[in-house]
Formats: sequence, structure tokens, C-alpha cells
Amino acid sequence: MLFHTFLHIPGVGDRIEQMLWRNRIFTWDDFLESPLSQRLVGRRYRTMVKYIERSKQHQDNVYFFKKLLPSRELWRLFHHFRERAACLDIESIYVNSSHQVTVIGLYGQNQMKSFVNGQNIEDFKDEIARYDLLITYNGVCFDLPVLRQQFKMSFPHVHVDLRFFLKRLGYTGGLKGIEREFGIIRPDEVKGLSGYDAVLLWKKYQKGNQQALSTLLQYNTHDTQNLYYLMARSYELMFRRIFAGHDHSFTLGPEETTIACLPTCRQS
DNA sequence: TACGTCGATTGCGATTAATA
DNA sequence: TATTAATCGCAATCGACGTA
Repeated sequence: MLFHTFLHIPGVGDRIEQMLWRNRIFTWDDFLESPLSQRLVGRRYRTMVKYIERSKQHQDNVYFFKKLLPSRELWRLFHHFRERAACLDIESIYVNSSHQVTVIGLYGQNQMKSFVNGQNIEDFKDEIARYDLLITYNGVCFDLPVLRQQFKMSFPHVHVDLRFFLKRLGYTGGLKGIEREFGIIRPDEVKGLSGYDAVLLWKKYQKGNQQALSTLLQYNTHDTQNLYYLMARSYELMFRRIFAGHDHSFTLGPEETTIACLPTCRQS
């Protein structure tokens, strides 16, 4: 999707991008090679050539595109930069008028890492710095503000909040409900657990119940890993949607259809 | 329940394209 | 060249929404 994107070029909005696609100019190379380009965009042509050439030079620099793309279109970076993407989900308890993080789950590069308050939670800062792209559900409103407050840290990453991205595709409601709509079935041990249960499990753990922590970590692991599956599926759905009707011969390339199906996801 | 922010909408000015 | 139309980008407002 990155190479099909023109929206990041100053002076180019939805309409110009759509117009280019309608005229079978689907990629940066199409634009540079097509004799139509100059006629279609007039005086903008030189600016567009300059930015496309810069885009090709910076195609491994996610922050180049973060600066230029509108935030609602950052999802387009997911597939190209998926090796540097991590899913994030936190659990917390509400004490003294603020949220205190109990568990942080981070899934990226096919690895799940859990950080537990009082054990290894300080390692989280180093681990998150290894990634450039964060995927959360409602993270802009909850996870990231809580982490910023508790750890006094900033997140320079590209951030895709699936809550708003999925809403554009017609999926609303909490994470668990959307998982069911996508056919994800959780194992019996954590099926039916909610964020409130996570609070209760943490309190049990504080009273010495190790099994409660184990269940809490399992719950958080499913929350976190399922985000990756939802990101991959919704990316493909949006890709298909925005190109639908433009050209029947233009379909997803094999690199755009690879959906990472996690071993923890049981699909119906 | 409190919190935080997004998307949709609207309005406005600047820029560019098309036309006479 | 002048005028009009189309488009972009920004800011402000407000309601909606999901998290633990």
C-alpha cells in the first residue's frame, strides 16, 4: 500500500489520489513512467515528482511518512513496516484517582513479551524502543496516556489505533465483540474474561495467588496477540475497499494478502 | 465512572486549474 | 488576462465511544 500512496505529497488530497488511480496510475513508478501524469496534475507535477523521488529514497524510514501522512491514513504503513510493528495492551487498576499499570503485553516479531509490575516492568521502556509502529485498541485514549503518566515517557512511534480504523470498516463495540465478528474464539481458560476481571485477578495475585497472575497473563496475551490478527485482516479489508471499482485487473499482490494467523487464534 | 481523543461537520482562505 | 470553479489544508466545535 505504501507504493500506491500519493496522499502524503503536499497539495495532494483524496480526490487527486482517486483520480490518479482511476487513470490506472496505481504506484509511484506508474506516475513517473506514465505520459498521462503531467497532464493530470498540471503544475503540481514537479512537486509530485520531487516527493515521489524522496519517498523512494526514504522507503525504509517510517518516520518520513509519519510526518507527511494524515493520522487516519497511517494504517497504510503497516504492511511495509510490519517487521517493526508491535501490538500493545495494558492492564491496570484504579488507585488514588489514577491508573496504575499492572501488566503490559507486547507482541512483535513473532514474540510475545509480558511485563509485570513489581517484577520486570522497567524493562518495558527498552523493549518498546525496538519498534517503530504500535498497534493498539483504544490506545490513544487509554493505554498510551496511562503509560505516559506512569513512566514519564513519550511514544514517537507511528501509532495505529484499531478502534478508529475498524470503525471506518463498520466494526464498533469493544475488542472482544469485534474478535467474535472476525471469528476469533478464545480458549476456555480466558473466555468471557473482561477488563474488570483483570483487576480482580491482580488483587488475588497480590494476596499470594500465583494462579491468578498466570490467568491474567494469559488473558493479556490473547488481548495483545489478537490485535495483530485484527490489524492484518482489517488492513486487507481496507485495501480491497479503496481499490474496489478502480480496475478489475488490479488486485492485491501476494505481498499484500499474507495474513499472519496466530497459533493462539482459533477461527470458526 | 472519568478520561481522552477521534471523526464528522462546517467555514474560511490560499492555491491551482479551466474557461472565456 | 480575468474570472470562476475545484481542491486543499487548517481550525474549531461537538457528539460518540471504549478502556480498566
